Amino acid sequence: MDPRCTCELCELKGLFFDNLEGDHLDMLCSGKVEKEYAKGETILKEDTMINEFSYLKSGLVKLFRTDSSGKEQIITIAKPYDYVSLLSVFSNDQYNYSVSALEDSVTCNIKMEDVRSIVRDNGVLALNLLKKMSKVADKIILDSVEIRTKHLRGRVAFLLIHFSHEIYHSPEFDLPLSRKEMAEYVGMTTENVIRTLSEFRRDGILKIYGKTIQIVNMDSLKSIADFG
Amino acid sequence: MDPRCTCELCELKGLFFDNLEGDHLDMLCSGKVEKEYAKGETILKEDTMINEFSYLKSGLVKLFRTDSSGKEQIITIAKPYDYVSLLSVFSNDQYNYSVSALEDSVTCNIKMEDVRSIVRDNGVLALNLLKKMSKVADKIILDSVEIRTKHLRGRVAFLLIHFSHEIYHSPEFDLPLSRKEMAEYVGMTTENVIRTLSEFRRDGILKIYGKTIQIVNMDSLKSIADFG
DNA sequence: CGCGGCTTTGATGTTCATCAAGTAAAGTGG
DNA sequence: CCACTTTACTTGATGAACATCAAAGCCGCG
Repeated sequence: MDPRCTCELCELKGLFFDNLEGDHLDMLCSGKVEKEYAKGETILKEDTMINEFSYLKSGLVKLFRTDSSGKEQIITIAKPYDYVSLLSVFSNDQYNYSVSALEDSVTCNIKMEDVRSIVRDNGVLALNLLKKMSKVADKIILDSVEIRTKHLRGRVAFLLIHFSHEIYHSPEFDLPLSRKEMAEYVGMTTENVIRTLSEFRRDGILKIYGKTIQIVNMDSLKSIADFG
Repeated sequence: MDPRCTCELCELKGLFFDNLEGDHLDMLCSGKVEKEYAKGETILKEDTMINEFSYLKSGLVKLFRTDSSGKEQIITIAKPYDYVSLLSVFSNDQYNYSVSALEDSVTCNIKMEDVRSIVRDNGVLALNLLKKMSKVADKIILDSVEIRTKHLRGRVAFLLIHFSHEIYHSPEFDLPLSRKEMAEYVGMTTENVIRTLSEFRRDGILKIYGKTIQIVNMDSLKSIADFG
């Protein structure tokens, strides 16, 4: 094996390319490109040609769409292992959404034709991809359905719990989103998101220091998320 | 080729199993099971074990979830070619949602292990599956995001246009959903869906005879759907 | 004929968006 | 580093969109 091939050592290799060997691994290694993005930078633009398969190595990103009137709607927030440019990638010529970095992030990019060629030859990898894709899509859909059924308070609670449990694994964390972005995620206005946060603070459920959130009463928050 | 193998003649063969030959085709043919469902029957139940890959041969179905309080939320409506039990199938042990027949329907079912085995051996088929899956998931997500951004009138208009254009290919059609189900789809109450339909009727946009809808002024309806 | 489910309309109150105004924070240029 | 500008955040007041409650008409079915 080529000692210069760093993919062999990549901690994310197991995500898709676990059982890759020989020519295919070489193809991947020599062809891949890593890109760095600073917080706030755009990674992918809606309606742009897809020619790479890319996934997140580190950082945090948001997927969003821009509607006819220019307003943004956040579809999902993704962390490494979690997100991949997966959706659309195999079915479309162009991205259906934009992606930008919420924190400094690094992506690994592989030419679509290389991925296709590898999938054609390696059925186990194909199954891995199907599995990953299925999981990502399912999560987005279920989250979306759940948000749709909740009221404002429930939506904000859901979002906070999501950050606490699935991203920062702590009851205290720095929000990676502005209030406006939170609103774009839950589909409400900025003002009402703020009002809800203030309410939670008054009720002793949260402590808020700017972007730093501390969940004081997780049980209350959970019961609000589950509808109360 | 085994002359008793009817899969060879199946009009939906091209969906996934286009380039299948020999043993795999035999495996598919001998292993597959077709099932018929009458309008209203349940096809799949949420939280039930997945052990078959199934797709719709004819009819019309709805995918939905039941929330903690027992209310149903429709995720999407699917017609042949369109829907497959695709989501979840490769990533989960259990279904995340239920499926039931809106019209008399026929599904074709294949053991998951057979599908997996075929995918492992046939990379082109794997790519087809990835493509199909990507497309289905993307459509559901984008529709969901779009519905989320609209108001009541826009949502109902969107739904009617969806039926007219993508399912019945005609400005006149019989609604396969009850008013209650329409409400479950757009995430509003039954009463308000009815009110909106009545409004559209008063405004000369629709003619309504029970479940039969005739779109009289498609341009108005479209501009309402696109936000007006 | 009468019961139960689906549909429709109206009246009322709640939730939420919009508008307005003000404060804090974060860049920007001298 | 400070004045200046801009952007993010916050709170309140008002009206619009929507859910809920109530009641009546319709239709299929036993």
